[in-house]
Amino acid sequence: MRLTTRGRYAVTAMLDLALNNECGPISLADISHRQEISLSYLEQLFAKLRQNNLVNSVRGPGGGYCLARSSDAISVAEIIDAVNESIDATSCSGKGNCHNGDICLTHHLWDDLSRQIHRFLSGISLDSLVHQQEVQVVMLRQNDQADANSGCAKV
Amino acid sequence: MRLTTRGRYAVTAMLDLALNNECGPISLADISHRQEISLSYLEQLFAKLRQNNLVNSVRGPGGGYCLARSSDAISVAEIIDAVNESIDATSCSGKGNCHNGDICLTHHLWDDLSRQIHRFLSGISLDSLVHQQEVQVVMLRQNDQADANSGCAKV
DNA sequence: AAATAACCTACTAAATTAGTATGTTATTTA
DNA sequence: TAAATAACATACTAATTTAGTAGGTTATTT
Repeated sequence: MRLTTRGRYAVTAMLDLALNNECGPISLADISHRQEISLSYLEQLFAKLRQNNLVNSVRGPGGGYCLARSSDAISVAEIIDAVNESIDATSCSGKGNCHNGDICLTHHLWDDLSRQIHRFLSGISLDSLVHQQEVQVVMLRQNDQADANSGCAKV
Repeated sequence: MRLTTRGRYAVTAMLDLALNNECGPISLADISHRQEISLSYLEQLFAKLRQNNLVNSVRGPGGGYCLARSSDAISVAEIIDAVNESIDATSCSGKGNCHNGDICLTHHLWDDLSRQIHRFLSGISLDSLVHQQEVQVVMLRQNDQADANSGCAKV
């Protein structure tokens, strides 16, 4: 089971995109600045997000990334799946060959857990995060701190 | 968030103990043999399980480990907590200082997820695993394969 | 033409996990 | 009482994964 900085960075960056969705393409440099994630690392993550049709890109000056769909049609589970291989908790990646080609004693437990986590994260859209009060508060603070504000009227 | 072989090994080993609970102390050598987990690695895990009062030990020949409580009073969550530091999914270990001393955009999301996972695993006792049909089937197969059967009448 | 920002690939560093090796100590059994 | 057993302890190595760096190329706008 993998749920590390990588998945968290991806969700954070996508949420940043969602929050600034009205402002046209958002450059990774902006996200890097606001969320304090290394630019090069973001580029690697966005390569995967793009391959999985979660974002569209615009090259050249003024370019950047936009959400490929509306924020209520993108779940947290999809984002994590895109950058992490999976959120599967079994040792056999669900194959069921964890003990000498058969399932191990605890295979079903981890399988159930994986499903549970996936269901939870699938039920949470970027849009629902955007409308959480805590997220709003954090975003306002971040915008205050970042002088390099694009001037786009925030929601 | 950590949920790796380590936690899985610990739960598997504890389940093995629960399944053989009637047979007196179970040696780590037996568990190592049945579950194909390195003996030395098991010793490290059981040191933690013992510190967390999940098992009692008996030294010397015929010794081994027993569950410290009845199997319906030991949850999977407790076992994982004992060997992994935690199953917390936040980057700040729940401290809430993930972004410049304040919470990050997605803090609450990971916090909720952690709680969700913990609730799920807390609700599953060793005893409930013992009585799952799949577990019974796997155990029977393992006992067939292992000639080094202690001769204890299995449940 | 210059600047910008996506796009691409290979590499390094850090952290963590998994596993090994080598003992010591307590307890039972012959 | 000696030998065998199995817990207990610690230090080390190997493997894997994550996180981050470096150094480019390509497309597009100004």
